[in-house]
Amino acid sequence: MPELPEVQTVAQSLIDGQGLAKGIIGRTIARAQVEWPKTVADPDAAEFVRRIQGQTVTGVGRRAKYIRIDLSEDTLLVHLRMSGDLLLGEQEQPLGKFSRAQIYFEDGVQMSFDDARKFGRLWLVADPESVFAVLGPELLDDSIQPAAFHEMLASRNRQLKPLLLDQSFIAGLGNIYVDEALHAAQLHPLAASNSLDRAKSDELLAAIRQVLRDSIKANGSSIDWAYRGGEFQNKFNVYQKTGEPCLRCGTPIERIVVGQRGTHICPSCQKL
DNA sequence: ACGAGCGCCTGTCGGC
DNA sequence: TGCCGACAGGCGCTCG
Repeated sequence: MPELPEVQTVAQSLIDGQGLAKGIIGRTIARAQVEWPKTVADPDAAEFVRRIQGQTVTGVGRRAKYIRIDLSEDTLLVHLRMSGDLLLGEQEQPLGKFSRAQIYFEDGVQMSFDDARKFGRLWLVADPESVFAVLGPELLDDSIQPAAFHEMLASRNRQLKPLLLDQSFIAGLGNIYVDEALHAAQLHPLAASNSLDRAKSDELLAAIRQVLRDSIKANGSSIDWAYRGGEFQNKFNVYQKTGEPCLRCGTPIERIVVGQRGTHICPSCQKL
């Protein structure tokens, strides 16, 4: 589920707090518990629980689709994958059915990692770069200039959609926002990356940034699992709009499969 | 280098 | 009502 805007929204909620629970910056971890050991990618669950105890949260941020929680000694990284969530609560508040790991702070706040499908992962590492090294550039700062983006596309010969989903190419996009961005830029998901001229490449980069910014502004999208009141799902133009008229030309939206992922296009606006 | 297929998991929904 | 397949926001692996 979560792509860059949803991950950003969850990270921000850890800073601001949720409901009655205050944010986590400055809090010290009294203890942690892991219900589903595979949730911890590195180190093993027992070492994770032992090492995290006593560390204090010094900062919270996001890199790609990872939530980054800086601690006094290590960095805690959280990847929500398809169904993960981080929930803050007052201690003694009952855990949800899908809670896979919990962190209990010294002063009554608890943080639960909930994840129905068990794909999400936690890392406790001395250096986050050990995990981040393989990631491509961020999309919302100035780390990609239009000329460089065009060169990145031109130097590969790949289908556009799988390339944009490849986190080592650019970091943060997922299935929803790729479909929305390709529709906005009027590009077919199977178009070859090296077939785009500079103008079209610029249009694509602008569309990606626009859709991400608009979604962050709406607190991301909420589908199946509620997300901080996210409202962007009400602004989808193609994602899960199969059969509905394209807002640009009226042609019914079609669902195809690209790279094993459900893909939504306007067959008139997005010609191959 | 690239793309397809599959595995990891559980829940929901539509069709019969 | 019950069962069964399809599908879901992600990503790592193998294979050709």
